Amino acid sequence: MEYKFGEIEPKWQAYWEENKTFKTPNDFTKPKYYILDMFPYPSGAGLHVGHPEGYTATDIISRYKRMKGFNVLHPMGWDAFGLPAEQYAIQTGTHPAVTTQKNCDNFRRQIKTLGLSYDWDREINTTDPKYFKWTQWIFTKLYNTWFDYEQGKGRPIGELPIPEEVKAEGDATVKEYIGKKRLAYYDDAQVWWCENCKTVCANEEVLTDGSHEKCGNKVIRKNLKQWLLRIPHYAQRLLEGLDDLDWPEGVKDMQKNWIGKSIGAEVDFAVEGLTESLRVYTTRPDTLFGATYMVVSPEHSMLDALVVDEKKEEVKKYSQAASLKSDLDRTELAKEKTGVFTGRYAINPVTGTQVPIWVADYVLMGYGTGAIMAVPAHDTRDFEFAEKFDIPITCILDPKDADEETREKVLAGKACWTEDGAYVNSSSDKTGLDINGLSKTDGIAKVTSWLEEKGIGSATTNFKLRDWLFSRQRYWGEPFPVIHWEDGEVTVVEDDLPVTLPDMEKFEPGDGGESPLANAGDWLTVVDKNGRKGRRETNTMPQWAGSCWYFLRYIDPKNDEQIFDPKLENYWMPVDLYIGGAEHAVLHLLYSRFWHKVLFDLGVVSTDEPFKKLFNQGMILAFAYETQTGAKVTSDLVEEKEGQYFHAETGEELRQIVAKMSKSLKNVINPDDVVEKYGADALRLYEMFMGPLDDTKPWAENGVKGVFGFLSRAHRFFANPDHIVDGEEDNEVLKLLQQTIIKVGDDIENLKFNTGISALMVFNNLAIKKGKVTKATAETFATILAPYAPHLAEELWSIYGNEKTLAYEPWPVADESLLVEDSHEYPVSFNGKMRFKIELPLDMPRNEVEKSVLEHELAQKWLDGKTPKKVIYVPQKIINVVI
RNA sequence: GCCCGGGUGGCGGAAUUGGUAGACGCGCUGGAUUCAAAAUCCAGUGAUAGCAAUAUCGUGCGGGUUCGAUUCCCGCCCCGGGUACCA
Repeated sequence: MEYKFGEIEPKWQAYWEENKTFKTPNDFTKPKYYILDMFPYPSGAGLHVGHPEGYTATDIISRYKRMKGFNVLHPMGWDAFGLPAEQYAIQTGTHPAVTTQKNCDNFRRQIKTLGLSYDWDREINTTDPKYFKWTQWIFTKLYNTWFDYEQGKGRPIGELPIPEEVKAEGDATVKEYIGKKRLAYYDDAQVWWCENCKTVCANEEVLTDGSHEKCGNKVIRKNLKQWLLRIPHYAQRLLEGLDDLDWPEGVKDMQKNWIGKSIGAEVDFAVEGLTESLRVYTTRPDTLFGATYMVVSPEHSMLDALVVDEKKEEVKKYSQAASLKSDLDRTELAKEKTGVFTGRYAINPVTGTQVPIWVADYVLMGYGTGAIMAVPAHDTRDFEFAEKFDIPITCILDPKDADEETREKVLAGKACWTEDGAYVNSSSDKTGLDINGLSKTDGIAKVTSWLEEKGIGSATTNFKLRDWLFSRQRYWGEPFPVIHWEDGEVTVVEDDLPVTLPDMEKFEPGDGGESPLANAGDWLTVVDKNGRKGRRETNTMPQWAGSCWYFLRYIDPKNDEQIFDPKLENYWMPVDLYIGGAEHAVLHLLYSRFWHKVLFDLGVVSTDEPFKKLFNQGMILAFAYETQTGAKVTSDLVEEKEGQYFHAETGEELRQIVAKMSKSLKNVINPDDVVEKYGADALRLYEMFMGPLDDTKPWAENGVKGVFGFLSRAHRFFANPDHIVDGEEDNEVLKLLQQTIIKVGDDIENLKFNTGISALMVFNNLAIKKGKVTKATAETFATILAPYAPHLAEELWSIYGNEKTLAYEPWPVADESLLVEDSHEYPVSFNGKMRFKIELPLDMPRNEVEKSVLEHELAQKWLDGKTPKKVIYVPQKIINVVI
C-alpha cells in the first residue's frame, strides 16, 4: 500500500478548484474569521521555503476555523510594483507588466501545488489599474484631510477653520495656509538618495549603517521637491493604539521606539544683545541649574543673528563643513565632538548667569527646536564637549548611591553622572527658585510651572517620527493623480481615476533625480478647458502604498463603484490574525496603521486598527559547512558519513554551521523540489514541525524525511481496509484519541503546530501498534489530520466512503468523560529526588496516602530508619517525603 | 550604550499558576528481512561508573528563595534582532 502523494495531491487540488471548495460567501449569519498572509512581492526567483512557512500556518488555522463553523476569509494577492521588474526592463526592454504577469503566474502555480485553501476569486494585484485606482483615491483623501489636534482626529479639509488674519491676506495666503495642514504635501525636502537605484527612499528604508535596505548601497542627502505625508500628526494615536493590540511585544516596542515620544519642556533663553530669545527643548527642565552653555545646530535659523562679527568667518566655515558631511559622518563614526563658539552669550533663566552659545553638529535641526541647553555634568555628550572646549561643568545631582570615588569626581565636575541623584546647587537667590531636597518628579514639576509663570517656558511633547517621504523616481509604481500647472498651481485629480501609466519603451531614470516618466511624451502634458498647460507628476508612489490597504480590497475585490461595500467591510474587519515576517515591524505595519486611522476618521472604515492579532514567523535558515579554519564549503562538495561531514574532494572533516540560504553557499531549498520528492503534505508538515513558528530555525532534509515517514505510515495503516474494523473501540485507543483531539485543537488555537503534529504522531504510533481501529476512530483521525495534511486527509475520508469534501466537516468534540481517572501513578521523591512510583486511588484520604507511601518497600530503603519530617502530597501531581 | 528575544542530549526541539527534565522527530547502535543494498520493521540511545540491579551528576555561569527550580529573585557570560549624538 504505497503512499502515492504524486497522484493523491493533484487529484484533490483539482477537486477543490473545480468545486470552488474554498470560495468565501458573504454569509453574515455565520461568525467571521479573517486570516491574512503578508502578500508577497512576486520575484523572478519564485517561492523560497520561507514563504510556505507563514502560508501553511494560516492555512492550517483557516481549515480548522472552517471546521469550527466560521466563515473564513483567507485571500492571496500580489504586491507587484517594485524595482526588480523595472531593472529587468532597463536591461532587456521587456515591459515590467509582462515580467510581473509571468512572475505572478509562477507564484500562483507554486502556491497551488502546496494545497493552500485560498479563495482565488478574491485575488488582487497592486499593479492592476482597477486596484491602484483606489490607492490613488486614498491619496486624494490624504491630501484633502487635516488633523484636528483638538478633536484628536483627521477631518475633511473643507472643515478647516481659516483664521481671520489669514483670510485678510487674500486667496494665495489662504491656499498656503490650507496646504500646510494637508496630510499630503509637495515641498522641498532634504531626502535620502540612493545613487544605485537612482531614487529617493524613506527614513525607514535606510539601515543603521546608512545603506539602502533594498540594495545595500550607501545613501546620500539630496534636496528635491517631493511628496510627503504628515504621519507625525498621528504619532499620539499610533502610539496609543498599540496598547489594545494582540501583537508581539517586541514589535510594539519597535514601533514605540520609532515613534519616540518624549515629554519635557521648551525653555526660552534671553540672548544678550538681541531681542529675540533662543528656544530649547529639554526632557529635564529640573537640570537647568546645571546648564553651563548652549548649542545650536549648524542649520539653525537664528545662527546668523547669533554669531558676533569677529566669529562670522569661523562659524561660516564650520557650518559649511557640517553641511557637506553626510549624516553618517555626523553621527555614526565621528564620536569626536566638534563645534565653534558664536561669541554670543545667553542668560540662564534660573541662575541669571551668563552662558556661552556654541554651534555644533551634534545637535540636529530635525529634532526639538534644533537648539539645546547643555548640562555637561549629567549628559554624556555635553560632558565630552565641555571637557574638550574647557567649558565649566556644574554638578547638580549628588550621586548618593555611587561609590565614594565616583561620587567625589562627579561632585567636582570631573566625571559625568547620568543616573538619578539628590539635587545640589539647585537654588538661586537672584531668581528665587529652589528645588534642593525635592524628588525628580517634583523638581521637574516645580521648574516647569515656574517657567510657565514667568512666561518663558512650557511643558511640551516631542516625537522622533518624521514626515514620510512618499514619492519615488520610478516608472513601475502608482502614478500620482497630480498636475503641476504652468502658473505654479498644483492640483490633485479626484475624478477620472485611475491615472494609468503610459506605455513606454525605455525605462531609464533621468539624470539628477528625474523619474523615467519625465520622458513620457504625450502622457506628460495636459491642457485644461481654459487652455492652461500642465505637466503630470512624474514621480510614482513607493511600494508601501499598495500594501497599506490591500487587506481592505480582498473584502470586495471586484467593486468598480466603491473602494468596497461598507456593509462587507463592517462584517469582515478587522483582520483577526495577520502572519508575516518581522522585517515589516515598523515599515509596512506603521504605514498601514496610519492610513487606516485616517480612513477611520473619515468614516471609510469601521475600525480604528486594521490588525487585531499579529504574529511573526521566524526566518528559515540552512545548514552550511566550513573547514576547521573557517573556510566555507559549498553544499555540493559535502559528504555525510555516520553523522559527520567531510569534504568530497579533500576528505577534510567539516563543521556544520547554520547560515542564511544563499546562492554562494549552494544551500537554497526550492519548495518545488521538496513537493516533487516528498509531496506538499510533507512540506507543509515539516515547515510546521521544525519548531515554534516564531523561531529562527535551520532547514534539514532529514527532518522532511521524518514527517514523510509519518505520512507514509499513516497512509499505509489508515488507507488499508484490513485495519478498519467494526465493533467497540479499544479503551486505550479511545482515550488517546480524545486527548489527541483536544491537544491538536488547542495547539492550533495557540499556534503551536510542532507539538500538535507530535500528538498526531503519537496517536498514529499507537494505532499501528494495536493493528486495528474502528471506522469512527479512523474518520476522526482523518478529520483532525486535515488542517495539516489536507490531501491525505481527503483521500482517507473518501476511502471511508464519504462523497463530499471534509473541509466543512465539524471539528470532533472530545468525550471528556472517557478521560476521567480514578487513580494516578504518583512519582514519590525523597528530599526532591524522584525515587519510585506508586499507583494510588484519587479519592484516597491524605493520611492513607502517606501511610501507603511510607509502607512501600522502597520507602524503607530511602528512609534508612529515620522518621520523615514532613510528607508533601499534591493530589494528581506528586508526593515528596522530607527527611 | 540602550530596548527586546534566546541559551535544555550528537541535532531540531518537548515540558513553566514551581511538581517524574529530555515528548515527538532526526542521527547513531544492535537485530529482523534481503544473495546484497535501499526501503521497511523491532529494540536501545543525556553523561559518568557498573555485567547488572542501581547510583551520582545534569537545563549558559555564580548565588538565593522553596519540601521541591529549566520555571521565581539577584549578579554575570554568550548568541540573535532592533536602535542610537532624539537633548
